[in-house]
Amino acid sequence: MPCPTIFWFRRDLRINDNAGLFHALKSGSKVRCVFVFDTEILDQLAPSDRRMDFIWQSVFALRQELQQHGSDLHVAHGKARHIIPALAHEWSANTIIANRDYEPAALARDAEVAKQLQQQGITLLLYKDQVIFETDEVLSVSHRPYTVFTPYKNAWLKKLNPFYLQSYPSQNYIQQLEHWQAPPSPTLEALGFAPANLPLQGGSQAAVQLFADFMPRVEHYKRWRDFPATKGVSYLSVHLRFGTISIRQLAQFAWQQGGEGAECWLGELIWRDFYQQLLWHFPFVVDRSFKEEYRELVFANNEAWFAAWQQGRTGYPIVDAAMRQLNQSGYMHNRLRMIVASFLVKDLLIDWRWGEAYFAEKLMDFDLAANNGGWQWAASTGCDAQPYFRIFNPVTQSEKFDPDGKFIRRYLPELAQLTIKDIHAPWLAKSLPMGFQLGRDYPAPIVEHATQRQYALALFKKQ
DNA sequence: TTTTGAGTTGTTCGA
DNA sequence: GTCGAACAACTCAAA
Repeated sequence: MPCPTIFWFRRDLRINDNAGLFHALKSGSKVRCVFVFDTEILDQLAPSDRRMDFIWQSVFALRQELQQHGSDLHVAHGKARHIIPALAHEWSANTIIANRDYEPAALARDAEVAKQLQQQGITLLLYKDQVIFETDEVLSVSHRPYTVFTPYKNAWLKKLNPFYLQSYPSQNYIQQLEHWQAPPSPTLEALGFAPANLPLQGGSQAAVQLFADFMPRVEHYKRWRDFPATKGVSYLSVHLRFGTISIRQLAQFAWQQGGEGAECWLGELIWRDFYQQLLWHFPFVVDRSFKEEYRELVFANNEAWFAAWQQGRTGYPIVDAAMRQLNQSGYMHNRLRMIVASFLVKDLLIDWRWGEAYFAEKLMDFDLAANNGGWQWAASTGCDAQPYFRIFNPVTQSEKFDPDGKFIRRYLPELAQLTIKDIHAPWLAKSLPMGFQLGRDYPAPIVEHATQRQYALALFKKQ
C-alpha cells in the first residue's frame, strides 16, 4: 500500500480553491485529511468562547463534504505538535502538506512539527494560501518591507496579475482522496465549549451565500461601507479568518469587476495582506508599539472606565451601541472599531493592548495581524503616517456615520425615544422625553471629550 | 546623494 | 454654515 500524503487543515477550512490541498491531491499519492483541535490554543480560550461553535460547524461541514467523496476527515483533540508527527508515523506517511500561517505562535509550532517529522524522514510542505502576496513577495526597491500602506498597495497592484488570482481546482483531482473511515469527531461539549446560538453560520456553504449576497452590493461599497446601520460591507471577515472562503476568489472578483466600489473593497483586502506581512517582518508588534518613540507611553489605565467601555456604558451612545453589538453578536462594524478604539486610547487613556485583548476575546473574526494593526493604527503607535493628534470626536463621528441614530437605537433601546438631534449626545439635550432621566435610564458621559483630548495630546507630545 | 512628494478612515479654530 | 489653516514635523519611498 502506498504511503499516503496527509493534508493538515488549519485556517483553511474548505476544499474548493485550497492551495495546499490541491498540491497534495495533485502529487499522485492518496491523500488523507486531518484537523486538530489544538489544546495549546483551546486552553487559552474561555469555555464561553463563541468562535468554537463556528469552527466546530465548519469542521463538521468539511467532514461531511469529504465523506460525500467517499473519504473522511480525522478530527483530533490534543497538542498538534504531538499529534501530527504521531499520525504521520502511524499512517506511514511520507509527506505532510498544509497551508502557511504567519503568526508567531503558528510559525513556532510548524517549525517544531517540521523538526520532529524530519527526524522520521518525513517532509512538511507548506503552501501560500491565505494571502495573495506573502512575506517577501512585495518589497520596496531597496528590498525592505513596506511600512506605509499606500506605497505597499501600489507595489501590490503593480505585481498583481492573473497568475496570482488563479484558483486551485481541487475537484479536478478529488479522486486522489483516500477512501477510508475516520473515528468519530469530538462534540463541541467534549471539547469543553458551548453552542454560541448566534445566527452566524460556519462552513464554506455559508461563506458562498454571503459572498453571493455581497456581489451586487460591491459597486456601492465605497459609499455605504461607513454606515453601520446600512448593509454596506461584505461580512466575510470571519470566513476569511477561518478560510471557509478563498482570498483569491474574492480578490479575483474585485479585480475583474472594477469600478470604484470594487477597487475600494480590493484595497481592504490589500490591507489584510499588508498587516500579515508586517506581522511576519516585525513580530514584536504583538506586544510592543511599532513606533519606537511610543514604547514607553504611560497610560492611566482606569479599570472602572475600562469596564464601562467593555460593557457599553460610557455615556457616549455610538461607543456604547458599538460595544453592545460586539458583546451580543461577536461582530463590530469597521467604522465603529475605529471609533471605540480611538475612544479607549485617546479619551479614556487606556493602553491599546487592553482594547486589543478585549477584541481578541470577543470578535468572531479576530485575526492577530489585522487586530493588532488596527489597534496600533488607532492608538497612533503603529504604521500610520498621520500624527497622534488625529483624535476621533465620538459625537461628530456619530452624527456623520449614524445620522438618524438608527444604529444607536438598535442597540440602545433605552434611547429610542430621543430625537435625531439629541441621540448622539443626550447630555446636551435641551429637553428629554417624558420619564427619561439621564444618569438613571442611560449613563451620563464618564469623561468629557474636550478635556480628555487635551490629556491625550499631552501624553503623546511628552515623548 | 539629495530632493521631492506624500502619507486610510480627523478635529478644531477663527475668519 | 463654510472654508482653510493649524495641529508638527517626520519618515518613507522613489526619482
